[in-house]
Amino acid sequence: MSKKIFLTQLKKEGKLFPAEGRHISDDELINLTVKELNRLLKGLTRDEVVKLKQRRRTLKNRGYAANCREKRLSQKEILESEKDKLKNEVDRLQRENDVVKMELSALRSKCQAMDRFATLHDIRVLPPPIIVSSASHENSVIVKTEPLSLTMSDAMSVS
Amino acid sequence: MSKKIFLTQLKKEGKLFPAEGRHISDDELINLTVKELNRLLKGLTRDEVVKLKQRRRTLKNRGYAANCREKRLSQKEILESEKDKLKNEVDRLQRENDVVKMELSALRSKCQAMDRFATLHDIRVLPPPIIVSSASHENSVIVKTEPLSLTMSDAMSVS
DNA sequence: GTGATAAGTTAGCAT
DNA sequence: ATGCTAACTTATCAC
Repeated sequence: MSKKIFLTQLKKEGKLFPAEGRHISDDELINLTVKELNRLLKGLTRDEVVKLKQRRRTLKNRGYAANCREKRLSQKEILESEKDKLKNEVDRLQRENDVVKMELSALRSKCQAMDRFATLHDIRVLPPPIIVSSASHENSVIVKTEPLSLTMSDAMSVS
Repeated sequence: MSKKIFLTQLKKEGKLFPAEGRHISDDELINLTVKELNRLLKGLTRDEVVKLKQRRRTLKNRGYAANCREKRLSQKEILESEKDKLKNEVDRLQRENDVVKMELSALRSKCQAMDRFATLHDIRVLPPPIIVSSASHENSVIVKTEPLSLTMSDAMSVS
C-alpha cells in the first residue's frame, strides 16, 4: 500500500481554505480556555460567534475521534499480546507436561521392574533368621525360618 | 445506555428530506444494476445525472462503512473468544500438570520407600541357596550361600 | 461544555 | 465501477 496523502491533512493544517475572516489558527482555537474564547468573541456578530464556536467544537471532535481510533487500536494490540502470552503459556505447560509424563513413565517402569525383580527372586520379608547351629560347613549355617512371609509390596502396604 | 435514535436513521430510511424531484428510494437506487441505472439516467440533465450517481455512490459507501464496522467488531469478538479458549487450555494443562506431578511425587515416595525398605532389611541378591542337607530340624534347612551379594538397585542397574 | 462513540461522509487506494 | 478503510463529521449520550 502506498502512502496516502489526504487533502484533509492539508485542510487540517490550515493550509487549504484560508477561511474567510479567520484570524486564529485551528491549533490556537482548540487550545483556548473558555475565558479566552469569550474574550475573543467580544465584538463579533452573532453569526460569527456561532460559526467560531462550531468550528471549535468540530476541531475538538476531530481530536476525540482520533483519540477513539487510537484507543481502539491499542486495545486490539493489547488483546493480541495477551493472546500471544497465553499461547506461549500453553506451549510451556505442554512441554512441561511432556517432561513430567516422561519422568512418570520412567519411574513407573523402574517401580514395576523392582516389583517384578522382587517377585522373580522371591524376595520376601522374613523375620531375622535364628541361628540353630553355629557350626558352619563351608560358608553354610543352619538357620530357622518362620513359615510366615510377605512380598515386599505387601509388607510395605504399597500398591 | 439508552437506545439511540438517530435522525440519520430516518434520513436513511428516506422518511426525512423528501428530496426535491427524487423519484427513486435509497433502497431502489442502491440495488440497481449499472444497466438499469443508465436506462434511468436517460433524459436527465448532466447535473441531475452527476447528483444521482453521487447519491448512489454515497449510499453504497454507507453500506461499506457499516460492513467495515461490523467486520471490525466480529474480528474483535473472534480475538476474544480465541483468548478465552487459550485461557481454558492453560487452566486445563495446569490442572493436568498438577495431577501428573502429584502422581510423580507419590510414585517417587513409593520408589524411595522400596529402596529404603530393601536397604533396611538388607535385601540382597543371592544365588539360589544350595540345599546342603535335606534333613530339616523344625522348619530349618541347611543352606549354602555365596559370599557375593548385591543390593537390589545394583542388581537391577537402577539408580 | 467536554469527552466519547456509533453512524454517516469523504478521500484515497486497490482491483 | 466497486469495495474497503483511515480520517473526518455529525448525532447522541453521559457527566
